[in-house]
Amino acid sequence: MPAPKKSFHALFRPLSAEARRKKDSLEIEDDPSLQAIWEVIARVPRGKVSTYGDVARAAGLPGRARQAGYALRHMPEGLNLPWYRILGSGGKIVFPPRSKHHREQARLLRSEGVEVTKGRVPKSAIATLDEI
DNA sequence: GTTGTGACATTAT
DNA sequence: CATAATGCCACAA
Repeated sequence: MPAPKKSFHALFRPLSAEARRKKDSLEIEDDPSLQAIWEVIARVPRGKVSTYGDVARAAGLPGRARQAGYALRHMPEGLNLPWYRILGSGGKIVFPPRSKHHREQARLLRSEGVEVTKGRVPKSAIATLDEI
C-alpha cells in the first residue's frame, strides 16, 4: 500500500491534546453530524464552490456554519475531501490573505478553472443548494 | 457549571 | 469597501 500523497491536512495547525485524543479514539470520525457535512463537501462539483453556511444547511444543520468549519478542521485524511472548495459567505477565502493556506486554496481553485481575485470568486462559481 | 475560542454569518456603522 | 457589533453553537479548558 503506497503511502498516500501528503495531504493538506498535515499543513494545518496541530490538534490540541484533547482533540488528538478524540481523534485517536475515533469519536470524531463517528459523529453523524460531521459525517453529514463531509458528505456534502464531497458532492460539491469540481470547478464550483460552496460556503460554510450552505454546507451546513445542505447537511441538515441550518445555522451551524461554524460546525462546518469544525468538520473541515477535523477532516479524516483518507477521504481526500475538496476542502478548498469551501469558502466564507459571498465566496471569500476565509484564511488571512498572505497565509500559506490562502495561497494554496487560491491555487487549487484556479487549477480547476475557478477565477480568484482578491481572495474572492465570482458569484457564478458558487454552487446552489440543490447542486450539493 | 462557567468561560473562552473559532476554517462562520449577518447587520450596523 | 473596511471594521465592529451581534448572533450563533459546539467544543475545549
